[in-house]
Amino acid sequence: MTESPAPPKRKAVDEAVDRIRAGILGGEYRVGTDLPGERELSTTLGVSRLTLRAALSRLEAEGLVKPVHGSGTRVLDYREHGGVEMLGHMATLVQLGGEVPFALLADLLELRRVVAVEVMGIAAERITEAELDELARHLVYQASCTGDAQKYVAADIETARKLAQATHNQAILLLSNSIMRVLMQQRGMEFTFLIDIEKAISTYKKMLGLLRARDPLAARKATRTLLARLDRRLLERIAELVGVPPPKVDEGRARGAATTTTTTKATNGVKKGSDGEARS
Amino acid sequence: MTESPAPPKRKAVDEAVDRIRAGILGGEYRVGTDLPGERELSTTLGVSRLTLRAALSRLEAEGLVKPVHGSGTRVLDYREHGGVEMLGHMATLVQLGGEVPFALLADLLELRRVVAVEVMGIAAERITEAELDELARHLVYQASCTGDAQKYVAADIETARKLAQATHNQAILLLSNSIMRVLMQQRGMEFTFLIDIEKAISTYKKMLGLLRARDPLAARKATRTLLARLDRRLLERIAELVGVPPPKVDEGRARGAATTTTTTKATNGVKKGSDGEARS
DNA sequence: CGTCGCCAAGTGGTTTAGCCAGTAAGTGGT
DNA sequence: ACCACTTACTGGCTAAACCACTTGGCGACG
Repeated sequence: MTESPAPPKRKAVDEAVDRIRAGILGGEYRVGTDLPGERELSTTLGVSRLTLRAALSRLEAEGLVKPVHGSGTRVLDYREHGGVEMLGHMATLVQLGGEVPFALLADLLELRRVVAVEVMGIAAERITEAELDELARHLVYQASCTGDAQKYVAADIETARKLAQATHNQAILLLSNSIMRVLMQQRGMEFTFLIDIEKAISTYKKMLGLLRARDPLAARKATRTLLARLDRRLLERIAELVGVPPPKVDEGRARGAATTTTTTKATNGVKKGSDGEARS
Repeated sequence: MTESPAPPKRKAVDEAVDRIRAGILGGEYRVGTDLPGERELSTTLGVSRLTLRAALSRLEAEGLVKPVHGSGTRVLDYREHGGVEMLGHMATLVQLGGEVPFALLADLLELRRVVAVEVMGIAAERITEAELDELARHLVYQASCTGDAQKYVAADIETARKLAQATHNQAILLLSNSIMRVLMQQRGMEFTFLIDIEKAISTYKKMLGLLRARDPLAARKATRTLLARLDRRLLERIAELVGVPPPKVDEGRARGAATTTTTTKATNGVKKGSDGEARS
């Protein structure tokens, strides 16, 4: 009962998009080949050709697929054409396979850290007094939300948002949106934020102080070490909760291309059918 | 003749997407309100309701719009829900208005710089010998392409790609994709890369040396200053070419929200109809 | 008089059937 | 052997229609 918040009513087109994307990311539809014809694929997925087309339209926008008029719909290499948002889908797929997307999560956290470090550095130069005050005020509010997970997470997002905004750089703000969206998409990310609340909030307060000091270099350096510690603890903690061994992330990263979606059992493509076919 | 490579045949759904998105980004459809009904909007845009729906489906995926079943299609705030890819569309809109999207371009370059700095830092720790060799080989090739703009740009992208790959972090790789895509989307970005070829290539070579040294801190620091110089020169150069004054970017950035799409003449919303309506 | 329940109109969601426009490969000619 | 044409696919798009859901008003009931 408590575990079905939104699964009952999904739109058919979303379903179709997810299934096709899963087929591509999972290697069922190999890069460089053509998808089945629209008429065939639509019956396969059990939707009308038109909703199938709407789905394909979205996949095209995501850079996963490129329809060629009289010919067919080619499958593109998401590692070349995919954007950040693809990360969420990749991680979700791994999760659906029953695993915790450790490698991806680690990568994602590293990216967030990198961005956060620079956000702090830039914000330390450009943040206004008004924004500083507002941020301080909001931090107090966030600290008061530790009882309500829902509210705390929302407040935490808002904090990240305000920080990004303080850079006065729209590109960074939008990027921050993207990253947060991907992170939020992960199941179990709620407790992500609930693990080290005390530490997190005290970290935020230190950061605020760094911004006040308006010392970009110090802000960057401090943020880097602070967040690194936080993220490391987070990964360890998740590892504990799931009961699996690998808190060691820096080691497993092989040559890049192969490390993609899986480390699962079988059937999960990506690993095998990649480079050979793609280039030719 | 030489200036119409792909404009003749665009798909109707793409056209619809662009027009609606322009309407939203331009403030014609205000945040928080509902879009016109699908039946009405489809006739307005001169497409069938079905292609209109495909378009809406994409806009939904972009986070610009949220259809509510029996009710209507609400316009969301792209500053909250939009991702990185939105940057390209925003800049394109400004360009269509006849202006050069200076502020956005500056923001975008800063973002790229930030990412590049960290890419270098991380790559300096994790790049393999094989990747180093491959990178060196590719740089030689790129240097040989200075005659052919098309090929040079392609090679330059590939260089960025290889660097991102050297981080062995998929999130960063995909982010790099996103950024490159947005940059490429800009008209006139071809000559972006053609302006300081000598400088650019010598910069790359220095970077390669830094990677070889495997000194993350030095790599970061050097990359930061090198790229900052390069980007500054680029903006100045564009300013010259277009004949407008503002190479001074750090100054004009006001409180954030308002600086969005425009600085154009009139009719261009965003500036006015924002916060008041959005929250309430 | 207030409130509840029902019904009708409008919305997005989806389907069926069909036509148009490209591509590619087979098939005939030369 | 080569070239043009035909044909049988492909995706692109439209039309009309129905379903599912929300909303708001209207009327019956308490």
